[in-house]
Amino acid sequence: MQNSEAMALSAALLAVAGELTRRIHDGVVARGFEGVRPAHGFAFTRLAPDGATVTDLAVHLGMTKQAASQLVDELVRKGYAERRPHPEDARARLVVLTESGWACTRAAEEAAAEAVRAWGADLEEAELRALGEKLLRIAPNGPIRPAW
Amino acid sequence: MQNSEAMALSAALLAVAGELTRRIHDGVVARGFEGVRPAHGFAFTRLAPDGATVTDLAVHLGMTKQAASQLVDELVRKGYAERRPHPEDARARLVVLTESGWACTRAAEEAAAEAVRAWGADLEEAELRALGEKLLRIAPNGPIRPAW
DNA sequence: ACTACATGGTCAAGCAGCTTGACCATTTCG
DNA sequence: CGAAATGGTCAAGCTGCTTGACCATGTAGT
Repeated sequence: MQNSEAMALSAALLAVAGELTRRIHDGVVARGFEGVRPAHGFAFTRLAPDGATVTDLAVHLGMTKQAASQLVDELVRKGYAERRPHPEDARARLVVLTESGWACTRAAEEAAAEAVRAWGADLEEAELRALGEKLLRIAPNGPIRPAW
Repeated sequence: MQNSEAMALSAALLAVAGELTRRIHDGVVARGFEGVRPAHGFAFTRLAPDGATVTDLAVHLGMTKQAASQLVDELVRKGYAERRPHPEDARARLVVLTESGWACTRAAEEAAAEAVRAWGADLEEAELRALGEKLLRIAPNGPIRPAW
């Protein structure tokens, strides 16, 4: 594969990613959740199962723990999360989603589904699945870092 | 397609995009171009053919023209671009890449090719082409906006 | 058990990159 | 020709991140 082809592929991927982020964000806002930023969505995916510590979040988001702590402050202030004492470590605090946080997570899923479904105009259902399957194979396991 | 599937697809796409951005950036830095940010790369793709005005850039990057102007200041200061009088409009100024800017663009292409080639470990060449082709079909034409 | 270090978290200050608002120069249109 | 639109810059302010310092709790070495 030539450099120019690789660049075209990269540009397309980044453009699609940017558009997808925008659509999910718009969809979440349209469902009544104001004051949320795309970065919060990535925090939600880490908090969703059983909560996480601030340090966990920091690693997951690829930022300092101070920044992650500020982000949690913001989520708490807006009612999407709350800090609880950690059951096994008195130093740590477990950050968990509130009911409002779960509702926002579900809204994000709906918005994502809506955005993906919009691609159905250009791609068959089977192609879409193939796309997702390929992306999952090359997706990294490390921290989710801002794209640019 | 269920919401959870769409969310998984979205998450994978965004994770791959983030990783790709990081790899291109690292590759460019490794080739000796310091002080460049991913946002500059998107500016380069707009400046590359024949240059562009600050307002063009602003639309392309989805930011205000003041911000675009600051970004151009930075590129000029670092020797990647220069401002010239616009041949057809005395109000406007044409921003064009310097030789150093072109070299950086080529470095970015090499880095992108390297990053894409790394996916070859998980994907056949034909699958890779199919991936690129699908992405091109659903890629938007509008401004390139930061993903999160 | 006591000391020394590692780990989780917060407070505070600073900075980079963006925004809004105001303004000037030039072009376009009625 | 005058009025509005367009391209660009200057200036001030804000937000989200960083670095640096610090405290509380856990863990390991002797």
